[in-house]
Amino acid sequence: MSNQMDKLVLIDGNSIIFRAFYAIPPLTSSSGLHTNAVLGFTTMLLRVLEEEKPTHILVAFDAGKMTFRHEGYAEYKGGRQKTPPELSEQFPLLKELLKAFSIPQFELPGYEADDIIGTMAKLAEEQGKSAIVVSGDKDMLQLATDRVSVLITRKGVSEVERYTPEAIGEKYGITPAQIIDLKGLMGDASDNIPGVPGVGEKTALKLLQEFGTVENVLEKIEEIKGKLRENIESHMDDARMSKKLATIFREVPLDYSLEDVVWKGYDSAALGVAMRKLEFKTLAERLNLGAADEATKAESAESATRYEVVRVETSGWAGLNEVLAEAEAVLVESYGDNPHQAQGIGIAVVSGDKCHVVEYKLLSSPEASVLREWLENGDKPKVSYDLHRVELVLARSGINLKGQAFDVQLAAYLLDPTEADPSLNGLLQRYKLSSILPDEAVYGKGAKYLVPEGEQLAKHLAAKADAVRRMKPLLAEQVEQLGMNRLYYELEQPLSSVLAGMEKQGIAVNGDALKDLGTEFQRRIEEITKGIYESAGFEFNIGSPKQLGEVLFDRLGLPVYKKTKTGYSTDAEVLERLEPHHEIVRLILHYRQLTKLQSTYIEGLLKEIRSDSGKIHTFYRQTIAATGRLSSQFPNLQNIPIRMEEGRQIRKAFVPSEPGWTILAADYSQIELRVLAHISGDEGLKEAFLNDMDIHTKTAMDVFGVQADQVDGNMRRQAKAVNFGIVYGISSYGLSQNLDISRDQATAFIEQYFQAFPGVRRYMDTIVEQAKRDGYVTTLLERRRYLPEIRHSNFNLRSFAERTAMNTPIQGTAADIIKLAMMRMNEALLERGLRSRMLLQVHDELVFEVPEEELELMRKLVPEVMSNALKLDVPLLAEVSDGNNWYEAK
DNA sequence: TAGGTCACG
DNA sequence: ACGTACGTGACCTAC
Repeated sequence: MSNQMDKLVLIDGNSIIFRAFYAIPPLTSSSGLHTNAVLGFTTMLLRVLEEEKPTHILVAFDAGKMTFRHEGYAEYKGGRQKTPPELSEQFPLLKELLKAFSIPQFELPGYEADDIIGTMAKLAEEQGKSAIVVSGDKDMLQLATDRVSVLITRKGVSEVERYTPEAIGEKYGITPAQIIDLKGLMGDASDNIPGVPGVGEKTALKLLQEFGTVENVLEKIEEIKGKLRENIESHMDDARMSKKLATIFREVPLDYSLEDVVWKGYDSAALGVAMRKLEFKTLAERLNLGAADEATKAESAESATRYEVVRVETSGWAGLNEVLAEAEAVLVESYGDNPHQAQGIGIAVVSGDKCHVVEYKLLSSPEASVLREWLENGDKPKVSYDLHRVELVLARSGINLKGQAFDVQLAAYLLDPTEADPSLNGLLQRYKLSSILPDEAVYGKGAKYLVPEGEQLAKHLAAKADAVRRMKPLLAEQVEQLGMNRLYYELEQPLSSVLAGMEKQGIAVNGDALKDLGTEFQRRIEEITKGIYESAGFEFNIGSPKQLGEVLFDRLGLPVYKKTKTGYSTDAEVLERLEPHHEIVRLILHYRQLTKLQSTYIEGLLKEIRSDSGKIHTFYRQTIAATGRLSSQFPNLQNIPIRMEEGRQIRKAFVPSEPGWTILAADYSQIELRVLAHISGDEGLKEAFLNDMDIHTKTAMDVFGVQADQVDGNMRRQAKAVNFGIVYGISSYGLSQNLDISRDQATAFIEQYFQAFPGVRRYMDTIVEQAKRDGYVTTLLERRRYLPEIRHSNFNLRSFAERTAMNTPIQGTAADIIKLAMMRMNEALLERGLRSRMLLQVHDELVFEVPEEELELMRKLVPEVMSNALKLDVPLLAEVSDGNNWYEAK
């Protein structure tokens, strides 16, 4: 019997599987079937089942290609890319799985999934029931009523946003019924619905808030002015038709009643079989599904191995030796963001059914020698989490970690470098493994941080070690499948130790020199502050953008060129334009510069100099940048000033750590453009580098069509900006902003450039196409970055992804190359028994300190190693320089 | 804690 | 038509 508490869940099958396909990284079963979209769909489904607890459910699919919508408009959904085969093959898998869930599936030739859902929702409503519509398509919002809510997936399919009529009103200022008017006006590129040209979401919403419906807009057209009116007038029929196309048809002749979609839960045994077939092992386990066949039963028993937590504190050291001999994973826990200062907490080693846990303070006890020796033994492989950090923490306890074999954090970074959550629990969730207690739940956070008593701590560390053990085979397999074995095992993994070595070494910084410079900066700041107060006629906090904005724009009445979310923009670009208007502006610009230098570079760096050694130890993060670059923290030594002379002085404080030694720096010349020449294969660009031409001058010659001797400084400057634009993923808008020229002018420059370098245009087109097809781009070393938004219907998101597709292979390959060079340099120094030390990496530059007797050798060796790091179709040139400090090594 | 700003490649 | 150049981290102010 039905009653008022009944709840229908109506799922838009095509929309969700499509979303899932592009949101979930590629995944194949052992037989080579792609399963990522089915997995994503299933995750979403389980979530909805759990949260909504439906009494009725169905999944609707589109049937065939033609629908009644094509009768009136043949181009409906035209221009769509063909469904990739990797997705097509997943439809049958999904349908089979839904059967196992006992969920009915509806489809009807001539109608789309949303029509079926609209019809069923109407039916439910008529019978006084409530319904939940689940889709990735905002068109569905037109179905929302007091009884029907719409869940739209976000972030792929992992989250949903709930829309009620109120929520739609709040967000868009319109009613659900007006969604079709919205579409009628703005159209929908992904369905090839035209709408009215020149009308986007914003304009459409404005029109609807004023006129209510498309019909009313058309009727009262004389109230609209200008270009907008012209556009609407000449596309009235398009608007009417678009609205019609966007309208969900709610009278689909279905031979079913609500009784046919009653859901009483799934049959565990059937679902278990289906899931194991798809190799969703952990999902099946999580749901506690039975009916495993013998082989998979053994396998799941294996991965669910129970382990006994053995605390050294209570059980003694016996047995540790055996566990170490066959250790499957080790976990070294520490507290604190900066690994050079982090406090050791404990170590857990897991093997078979035992996990031994040692509190960190016992690591120095005589009985722990077996553990210390194991950690230092390169023949004993360490599978762990964040080995880079572990190596630094252990080093401060006098332990020289060796045998770094596999790091789940580093591997996960290669599998998806854009994924934000690097925590162990985050990884477990990402790979659908059963999760553990979050660190925060165990330790608390901030001021409340407290390491719990022995037993509780031991359990947590053991759970983490076990988590690493469970995750390792999964990640190792995916690294291999994605063709990143060499990248991982020969580059990234060993590089983490090279980085740790540089960080432990540190760079000597002359604190007195910094202080002297700071005194001088302070003097200038005070003088300028006075000048600013005098000029304004009163005192205020110059460092507050809010107060500064009020002074400049409200009190002094300067023109407002740009606004931020919260008020006036006062950034350097704006200030530079305001300079001619008022003397105060120049002073403010200089004030900004000096206070930046003072707080970030004088005071900031002084705080980081270790009093015992006089050195600064940065920490390179290897798992942050989406392109494969390193980043530097505590402090950041990759953004020490150089462009302005005043700031460049800071570099004089970076000195050799031993008397008589020299700072030597070498940087790649135009590495990104050389990489572009290589991967695009453009003949002209290659030729330019083969002849070692000044690339910006060469670009100026081609773009402006002049001889070398006719290129003046301004032309070269503009050509340089064009080259930057090319590397960043060119857009005429960006270039016009940068050069302060018109968009037409910028467009002309770009067109000239592409005519001169047709291979580059070909590359840009191909890489975007490829990204659209595959969903990712790669570097020369097969580093991968997914770009799910490249197929997004939102212009901004899509354009951003397209520029990223152009830029990432370039920036990422450059990152690959310098990482290779660092490996080779490290080996070269060791092989030759040199005392010189590699200290810093700044994306295209390496900084060393060199004893006098090695200086001549290093001047040749470093650029040679860097040049030969990777063989390209153009030479890689590295330029070397040295001096008494980093300033002089330029 | 978020947003604005600015230092670098 | 839409409105940004690509990638980072640190500091300050205001919420």
